[in-house]
Amino acid sequence: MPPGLKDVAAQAGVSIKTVSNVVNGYVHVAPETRARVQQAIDALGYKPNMAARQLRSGRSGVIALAVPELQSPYFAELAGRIVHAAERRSWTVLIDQTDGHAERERNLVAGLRRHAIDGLIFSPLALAGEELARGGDETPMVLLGERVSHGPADHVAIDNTAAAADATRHLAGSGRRRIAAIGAQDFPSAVTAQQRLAGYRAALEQAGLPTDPALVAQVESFHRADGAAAMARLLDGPQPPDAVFCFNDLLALGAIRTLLERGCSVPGDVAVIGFDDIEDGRFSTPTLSTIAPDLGRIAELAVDLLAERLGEGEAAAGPPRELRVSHRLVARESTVGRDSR
Amino acid sequence: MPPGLKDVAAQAGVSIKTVSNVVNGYVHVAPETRARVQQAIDALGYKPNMAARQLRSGRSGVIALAVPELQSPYFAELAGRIVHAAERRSWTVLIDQTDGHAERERNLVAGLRRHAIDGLIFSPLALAGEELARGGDETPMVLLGERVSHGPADHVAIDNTAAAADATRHLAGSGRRRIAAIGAQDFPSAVTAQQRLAGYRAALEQAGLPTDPALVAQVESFHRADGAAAMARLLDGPQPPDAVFCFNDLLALGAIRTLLERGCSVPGDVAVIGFDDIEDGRFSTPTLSTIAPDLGRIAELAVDLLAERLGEGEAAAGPPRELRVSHRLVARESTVGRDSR
DNA sequence: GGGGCGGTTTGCATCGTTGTATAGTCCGGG
DNA sequence: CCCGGACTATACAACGATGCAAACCGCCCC
Repeated sequence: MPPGLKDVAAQAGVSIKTVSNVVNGYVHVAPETRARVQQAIDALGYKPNMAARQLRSGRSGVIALAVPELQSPYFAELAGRIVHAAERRSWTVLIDQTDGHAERERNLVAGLRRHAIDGLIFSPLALAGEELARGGDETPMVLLGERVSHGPADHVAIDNTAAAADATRHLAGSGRRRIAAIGAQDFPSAVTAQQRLAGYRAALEQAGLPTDPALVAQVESFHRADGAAAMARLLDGPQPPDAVFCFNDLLALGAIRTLLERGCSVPGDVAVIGFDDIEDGRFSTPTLSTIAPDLGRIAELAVDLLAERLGEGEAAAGPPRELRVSHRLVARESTVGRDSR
Repeated sequence: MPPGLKDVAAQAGVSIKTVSNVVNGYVHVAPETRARVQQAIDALGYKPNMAARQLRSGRSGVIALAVPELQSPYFAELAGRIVHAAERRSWTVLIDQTDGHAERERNLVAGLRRHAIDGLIFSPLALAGEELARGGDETPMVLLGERVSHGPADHVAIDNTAAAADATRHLAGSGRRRIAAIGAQDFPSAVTAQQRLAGYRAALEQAGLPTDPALVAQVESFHRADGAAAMARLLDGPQPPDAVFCFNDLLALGAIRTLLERGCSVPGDVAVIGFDDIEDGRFSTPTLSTIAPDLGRIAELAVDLLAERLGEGEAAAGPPRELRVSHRLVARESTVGRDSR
């Protein structure tokens, strides 16, 4: 049984409250008393009981981060950044992996969490729009990645559509004519995929290029294997593309793998651009052109927003905010080749 | 203020304890009472307060996972697996990122955590051996990855040395003569690096190959950039290697990048093998040969060990255990080329 | 010499939940 | 008709920490 304030108090010959005062750095404690108490604390190896503190204060110092899967480099990197950002506020981050299951995401939103958290940063995959409205749960939530207009909670994201258009324009700008897209998804909650598709189409139109439906490849999920399979389908089509915009870097890396396996040169025969700027793309061969969202900023903003909502009373209320984070296009070998580096 | 048992009890016209009994599924509650209470619960949107529960029970249902960095695919994957394994016990995982700082790792081990956790799964980077001994903290700990013989806590790992020897033997077996190693580290806590180096040396000796110190490349850390730089140094040496054993996959991917950049063929001119079997290696070009530890098993065992230590009284005690997890060699293009696939 | 005033310390209630002990209630069997 | 036992519900005391108000101290000042 670990020692409590009670034990320390007995050891030091003072009241429980005095020990508490010492622990909390209360000013008006006689130096001598403080020393004696501190000594007792060290001797017994006292550690404050967080559960009790939380019970009194209502704060746990823990925020939850819910992502589809840590295995994806993008989410892993995001998680790492958020852990760091949270650290500066001495919060700890608890990870919830939803695996993209709608059921689990719903539970999260409904506040059916098993553990006491002060706030939630949530990157939804299966849920969108109205479904994200909280039911009764007061815990502040910040949404990442989905652009839910007039959504029910604070929201941080880059301009997906514009970024997708940038990527597509980059391909068109280097003279590509048959620009394919890998990553389209049908289901209504696939907001990300739809926004990127919209950006792709808009850019094609703007560039005066035809939008051939045969050049849009659907995927089940956003992993390397999906990208590889989709690329194979495109290549097997009647008129293979000369460029591909993949909706994330994993798809792109999978696509490149297929291309090289089949003897196509990248970017010679087919240029490829991805989305996310994960580290893999900086060391792959060829290195991967991509859209780089300002991940550090996203993490910071998400944590800041939570912090504001947690601020006592005043700043806590207010309508949900939409925060836009900048992105930039990083041209690497997969679109511009080696020499231009 | 969220409703508590008290409020529900008032609403339903029963005692607090009865509500508690309903919530906890206690058997002897009249169906009618139960219904009435349940109705009150739903009406008020009651959610049990975890802090209070924990205060009573001493259990939080949260375990911490401390890793150097989530950004590394290996740790991200590991984290994902552990989250899953923990889920089956309805535990939640709290992530601590140490960044490999000795100071932070020491705090962890000393139990200076800021939050209430039932157990700790720790993959140390900066600390080794005696330094890992707990000071007073009773929270069960499971160590990952470091082979601390007679260590202070339960420990799960693969046989690093044997695995490294396997990798090296694989290279030697395909006729390579000048086999380099990338990933050596000097400092005393770099146990992993030293074990892998030992395995490498042992295998070379066994194969009757000379161990040229010029073929052992030191690295600062285990990232792609380090691998790329180390490979460059090796190539600039007087007698470049015809094969490289990299102490993890990131180093290997970095090394491959350098090789291809300089026009070397892989595995034609130089064969490369890594360690960890991260997903990147399955879709890189060439695909990466590697040592695949049974990551799922590691995660399960780690969680199981914690669970045992948390089991009431009996099974909880006992000396620290060393659990060995199997690994296998996965030969891919980077050592055996395309055709052999 | 008493009132007042910082500085210092303390007792008590409280956060929300659950374990234990106990008080009723109802039924069937002796 | 009474009693034991199963069932149901309640009261009370914890768990460990902190906010509050009050008590205590010595001391200066009127």
